[in-house]
Amino acid sequence: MEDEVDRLVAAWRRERPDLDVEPLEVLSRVGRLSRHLDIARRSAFAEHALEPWEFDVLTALRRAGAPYQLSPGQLLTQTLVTSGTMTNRIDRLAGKGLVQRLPDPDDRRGVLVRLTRAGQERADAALSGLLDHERAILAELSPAQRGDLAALLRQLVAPFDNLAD
Amino acid sequence: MEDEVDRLVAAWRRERPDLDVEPLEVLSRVGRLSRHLDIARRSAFAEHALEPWEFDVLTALRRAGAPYQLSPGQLLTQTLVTSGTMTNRIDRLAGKGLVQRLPDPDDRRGVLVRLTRAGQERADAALSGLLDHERAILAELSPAQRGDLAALLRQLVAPFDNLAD
DNA sequence: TGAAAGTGTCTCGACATCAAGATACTTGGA
DNA sequence: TCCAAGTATCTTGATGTCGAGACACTTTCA
Repeated sequence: MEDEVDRLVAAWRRERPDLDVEPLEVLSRVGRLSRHLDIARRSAFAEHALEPWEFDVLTALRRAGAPYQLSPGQLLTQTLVTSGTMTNRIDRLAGKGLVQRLPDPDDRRGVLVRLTRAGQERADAALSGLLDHERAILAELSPAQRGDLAALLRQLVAPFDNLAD
Repeated sequence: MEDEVDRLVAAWRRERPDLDVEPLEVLSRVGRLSRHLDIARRSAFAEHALEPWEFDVLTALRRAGAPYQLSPGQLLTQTLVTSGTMTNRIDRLAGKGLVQRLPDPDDRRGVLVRLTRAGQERADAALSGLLDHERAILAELSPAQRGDLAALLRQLVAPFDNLAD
């Protein structure tokens, strides 16, 4: 089946036949799919009264394992946002009682962000919902295709992730 | 090579062994790769003094072919933003002399947005630069792998793109 | 030990986005 | 012809993000 990127690439070949636009076949699709997924995630989380950014922070803490705490700096590298943004997020999550800020006993500049019981429950519920939703989207592909796709994407992402971030 | 998503999936399997987190292998990678690409695009466009959103609008017009004009509504469907956002973007691009607004001769509610000569030159230059940059990123994959990846992504995106947007 | 460089977090102002609603025009049918 | 519904764009107010810089503390090394 055709998609918007097929139309986009065809248009470029017509308008700029001098250029090699093959990279768009992959990277424009990544961008557009991500945009669609953001929109879909937003509605999936609405059932749990969570914004996508709240989910991102809560689940990063949940994944860390007991006692479910990380520094703001560790949260930055996982969520790819800036420090000002993270401060703001932590403030709001703390205001809703989903996380709490604790002083870092080993470094007096530092802070630890810890998931509360309520935060953990919300994160767990929202994750199940998200996975159900995503499974439906991926039903377009066979299990083997999903494996191939994951492996190809890993090859592209790995250089970014393993750079000195 | 390992990436952040491998670590993320391993963490979930440890913390929530009851869940099937396989969907994350694909969709989390799409999200993270898109985020990295946004950051890389931003620096690629800086050479041409363009923001990513400016590039998106200008190239949509450029792709339309002579006389390089589209309605705001057509621009909406291509860029996946809301109408308020598009009004704002057109205002700013018009202020910089890269596009101009013309009344639609066939529908007095409507407006046509037309690329200026300066806008066309900026769009063309930025596109070449972007493609060079993206080719470097995709050099991780063989030509055959790039083709496979494009095809798999198309299968996932097509249902979204062909839905009644 | 002391100073310089490094690190971790937060503050602040600018700005792009969204959602909802307002406005103006067009279309289809009674 | 006229009205109701539909469509295209813009306006407004709230909000989240970024970037740069401030501040406090830690580390390194002479």
